[in-house]
Amino acid sequence: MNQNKQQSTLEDNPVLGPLGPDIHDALLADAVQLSVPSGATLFRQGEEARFLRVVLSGRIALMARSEEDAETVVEFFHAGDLFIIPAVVLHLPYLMSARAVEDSQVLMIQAERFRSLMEQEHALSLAIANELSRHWRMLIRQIKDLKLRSAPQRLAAYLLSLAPDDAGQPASIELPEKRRMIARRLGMAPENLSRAFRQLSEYGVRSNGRQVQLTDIPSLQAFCAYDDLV
Amino acid sequence: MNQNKQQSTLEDNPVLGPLGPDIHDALLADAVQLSVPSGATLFRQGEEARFLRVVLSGRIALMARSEEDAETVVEFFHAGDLFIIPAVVLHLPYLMSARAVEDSQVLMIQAERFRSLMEQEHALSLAIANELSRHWRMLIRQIKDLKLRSAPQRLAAYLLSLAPDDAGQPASIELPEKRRMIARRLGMAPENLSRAFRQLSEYGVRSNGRQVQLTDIPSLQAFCAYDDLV
DNA sequence: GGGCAACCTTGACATGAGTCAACTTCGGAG
DNA sequence: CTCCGAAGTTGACTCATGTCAAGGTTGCCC
Repeated sequence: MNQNKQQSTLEDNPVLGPLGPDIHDALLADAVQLSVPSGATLFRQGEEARFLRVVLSGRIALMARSEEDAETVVEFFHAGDLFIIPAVVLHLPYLMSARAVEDSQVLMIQAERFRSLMEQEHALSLAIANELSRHWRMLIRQIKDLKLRSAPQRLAAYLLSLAPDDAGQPASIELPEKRRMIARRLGMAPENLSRAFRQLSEYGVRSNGRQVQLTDIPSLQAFCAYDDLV
Repeated sequence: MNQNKQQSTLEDNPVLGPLGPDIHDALLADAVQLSVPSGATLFRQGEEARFLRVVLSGRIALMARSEEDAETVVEFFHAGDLFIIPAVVLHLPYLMSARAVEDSQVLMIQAERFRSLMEQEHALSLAIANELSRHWRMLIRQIKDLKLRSAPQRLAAYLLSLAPDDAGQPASIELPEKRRMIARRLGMAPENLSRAFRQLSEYGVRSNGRQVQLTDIPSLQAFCAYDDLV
């Protein structure tokens, strides 16, 4: 845990970057940059939100637990993402825990400072409203996924979301997470993810470790009802 | 559909009310107030977002459809709520359709005007960031619900959310929607909602039409894992 | 007040998905 | 290179939930 005030930390952030060096300096005044090893927990469900987090590198999973037994991944966040904004904005406890799924660098901005800066800086509150709007739509898609699609359809939609937008061209992609984590994000047991992959071989999905080939995008899209409009 | 510029429309709105009459006037300049009969559709998934909507009275359901067959309720919105803010803010098509579930009054604010007003008025962008934060947490709760709880547990949690916060006192509540709609909101078939109600009779739930008595709140809380921290 | 049409409920059944246990594969450490 | 543990796969089974069909209830409109 070491102080780090270099502007470059936020300059290329897609949300905060465009706000300019003055706001960066203010945000970083007493911010802390933290190295988080894979598997480490950043905070737990129920704790008070004392920091806004920005992923500088690596990947963070937001996990929800149901009293000891079951655990699920609500969403992954990657380099450039701000996460748990709502708990910070509303001054409320976290609804989820956060865990690094690979070695990560996380910037922690004091919640109190962030809130007062939002009060002062119009541009910052606009950027946050935009970011929250994007998050909102991510969550809506997940809810639609869970309520309207079967497990294999959810996997198909997930694979399509990883593929480039090449209008139906065959694609070769690499799974960004361990299969167990992907299963939890998609709301199924790891065993069922296996079976879903096997079922999708019928639609041109070939997988070998983390490498996955999608040889027939149109049939995959048809299978999972891909009207989902990004 | 008739022009309506009286300030009183927004004065008592929990989100926009505190912003003051100047902003109200600006928002209402070319806004339209619409009477929507129960069952009518306000807009459909995929359409461009041309208006921000405010529920003045009644209730609106956001519905998602999966090619003709299945349909689900993502969320209900009530008097005072702003909805589909993200589509307006990001200038993107709706991810869902909206339908009135009872006779409603809806205020429609031009999307373009709303966006430019957010650029001008710091207080408005702050209010929107706050509202989006609340929505975000609503959606997170729903995702946790769907991924971690069984159908009867989801019903139990829903009933508890309708009860006053009287620390375990027996409560008498009224279901705000038709059972079919509640079932879709909770992610189950109407038939399963019936069975879930019967199962909850073991935990002190007595229902008669829309009237529901919760006679044993603590056991209900235990049943549905009520660590959910509001 | 009668009748019709939603809506809700109930039972029987089909099926998707979770669980458990065994086996296989992969990757890292020595 | 080999070993070991974690991760992934597979099959058998169970259970929850959806589906279909029938019957019952409610409430509204004439």
